[in-house]
Amino acid sequence: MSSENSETRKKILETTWKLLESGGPSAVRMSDIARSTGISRQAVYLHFPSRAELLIATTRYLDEVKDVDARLEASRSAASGLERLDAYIEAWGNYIPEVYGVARALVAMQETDEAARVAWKDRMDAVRHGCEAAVAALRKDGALSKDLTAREATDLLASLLSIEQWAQLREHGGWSQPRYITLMQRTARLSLCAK
Amino acid sequence: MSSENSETRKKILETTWKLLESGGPSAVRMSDIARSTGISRQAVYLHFPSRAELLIATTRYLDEVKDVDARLEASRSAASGLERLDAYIEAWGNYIPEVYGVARALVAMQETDEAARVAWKDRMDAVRHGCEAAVAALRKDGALSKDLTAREATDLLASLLSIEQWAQLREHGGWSQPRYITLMQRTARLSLCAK
DNA sequence: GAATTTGGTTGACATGGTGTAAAGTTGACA
DNA sequence: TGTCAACTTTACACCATGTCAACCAAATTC
Repeated sequence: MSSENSETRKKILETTWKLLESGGPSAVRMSDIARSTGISRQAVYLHFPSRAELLIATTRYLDEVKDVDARLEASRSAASGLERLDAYIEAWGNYIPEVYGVARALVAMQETDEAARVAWKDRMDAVRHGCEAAVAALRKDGALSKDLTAREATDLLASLLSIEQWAQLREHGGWSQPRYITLMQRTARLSLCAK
Repeated sequence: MSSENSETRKKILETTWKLLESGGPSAVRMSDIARSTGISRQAVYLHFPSRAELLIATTRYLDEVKDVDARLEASRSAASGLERLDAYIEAWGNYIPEVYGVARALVAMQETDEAARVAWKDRMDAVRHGCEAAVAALRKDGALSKDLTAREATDLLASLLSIEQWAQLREHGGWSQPRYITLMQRTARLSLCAK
């Protein structure tokens, strides 16, 4: 599968990302990626065993380039549970648009490809984990609503912050990104916190 | 495309529905549908021009058989806006599980098929319309939160009640159906209504 | 009773995407 | 000079959708 840090490999990942990002309605095919990268279709398979693996590698590449970890880290240092919740929503919410194109392609592959399913689940588990931590912080402050178990609060928050939700509100609803952040923070606060 | 009310046509729709409902991870192919119906693959094309059209027809068939309209109608007669909101969430929320299999297949086709995209959009617009009415009822009571425009409240409610959201909470979160309804009613109330 | 229509059947085939395989090219490096 | 790695070209297997054509049998109609 060639060296992990090949120049071409990186170019393929970049191209894949760009193509998915500028995602028209048509699917991005292996041949599209190859052509845009300026190599043969076969050469793509020299670096990635399948389309699913390429998509998965692209999400990982993005996480690395965009440094998700550092960005989500910020929320951990918040003083109160409530601030932490706000910070987390802001950090994650602002990360979504940067990976949406790739995420969408990965979701589309879920039905047909097991590896894609697992990769997507892993990703969502990571978000869920962040939500869990935010809920735990709320709870520690005694700010968590009595109507919900910690588990339920986590589930609710995670689904509120899901990429599908973001897409629907931004694309169909036409919400601006700042408005999305504001209203999500508001909704989360109202539905998770004790009055 | 043969007569609209053929016996075989109905059998195909029933089979498609059953197969999608019992949806394992594998996609339901035209040949699967044909075999399960007990006819040849070609015969399916005698009734439906394409897989997308078959899926679309299946959703329509379900709407008819399950009588969505009547079920959603119930919420219209509610006395207050709040009751109406609750009733709508209950009616729609309990309809979701009955159409989920088909909905999922239709969503999966969105990326590749224009007709599927339009069909899905129509469906979602119908839900949105119901949400709009519920929000209008709230507003008339003066119960709508001042933080949200009617438009925003509608968007928020529609995305809260989206099928993806339901799937995530039920499948990943493991929420029971009654719990889903209860917590969605609670979340909607808290995030849409004035205090 | 013969002809036609309806709703199927079988089999072959085009199309379009993924993924595999094999042989050839090119440039760097030892 | 030889070898290795990255890439190219060409060909092909596989699989799902959708099309086409010829044929068949039962019911309907003239």
